[in-house]
Amino acid sequence: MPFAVSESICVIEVPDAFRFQEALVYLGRSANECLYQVEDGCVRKLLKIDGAPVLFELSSGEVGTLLLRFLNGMPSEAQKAAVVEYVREWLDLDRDLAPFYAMAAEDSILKSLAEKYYGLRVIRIPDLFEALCWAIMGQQINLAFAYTLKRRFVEAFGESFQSYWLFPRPEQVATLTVDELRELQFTGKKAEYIIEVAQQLATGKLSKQALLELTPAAAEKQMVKVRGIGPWTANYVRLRCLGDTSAFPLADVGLHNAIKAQLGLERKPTLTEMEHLARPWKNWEAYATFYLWRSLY
DNA sequence: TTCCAGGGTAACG
DNA sequence: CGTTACCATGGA
Repeated sequence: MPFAVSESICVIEVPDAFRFQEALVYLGRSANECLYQVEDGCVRKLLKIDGAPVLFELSSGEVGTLLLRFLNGMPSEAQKAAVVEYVREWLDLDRDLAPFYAMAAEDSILKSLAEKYYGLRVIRIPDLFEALCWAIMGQQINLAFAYTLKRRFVEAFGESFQSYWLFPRPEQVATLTVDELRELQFTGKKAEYIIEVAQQLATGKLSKQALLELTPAAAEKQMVKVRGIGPWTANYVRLRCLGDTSAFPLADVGLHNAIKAQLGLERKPTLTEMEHLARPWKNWEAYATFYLWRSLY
């Protein structure tokens, strides 16, 4: 054997307040997901690093660790480092959740959720273009159909390697026509929005790096300037992509339904009631939202 | 068949 | 400025 198997495995240290099983529940919530595969207690995903496809698998390791296996050949040290960095961001491993749990323990809505789903972390979408597209696709349609749209989009314009898919790049999507997306059953509006967002990213008018250098409020303002990105979408992207724990998609229907169920209400809360309920969540609204979403499935 | 879905825009008072 | 029609289709 020219290579030792152990050389294609990395150990990733995780904090105490992390449960890989909870991440897998979230990642595995749709059988129609096309950007990774969840199976037998592990998740496999394809990334492209410096132009090269890197296929990897995450599974549970010894206590306090995850095992990272590389599935297509031996990775370079740079590739290993890039994947570890990706995973830490994807699973939000570098977040100190102590303040969130301290707050949640005193909150009537969050207390039971924080206990039930202890160790759940926001599953992030590190790629800004993917996060924006996914948010726009999910506007005002049910989640099942949103997954169908994403799959069609990825399989039409993305790149595949060993039956795994990479999300399409903005440079390519920027050149598409509305009709090409309408064929996939995007509405005319969504098609326009996604093409325009792709153009903004391809030309550098919008970038993750630039958004991260702004205050959360300024980042939101910047995003909302773009057609198709309203307050809900901007906050969703702050939550899922920018790692902003104060992001709060106030008008989210799923959030409203989760609170309705949690409090046993006969109707969904009004926006005014939402603002009141969320006051104690200050700076942790994103985690409160994510735990409430979790309670829906 | 009806109603709702992880909203946003543009037109209207 | 706040409100309303419209987008468009799948899923329950």
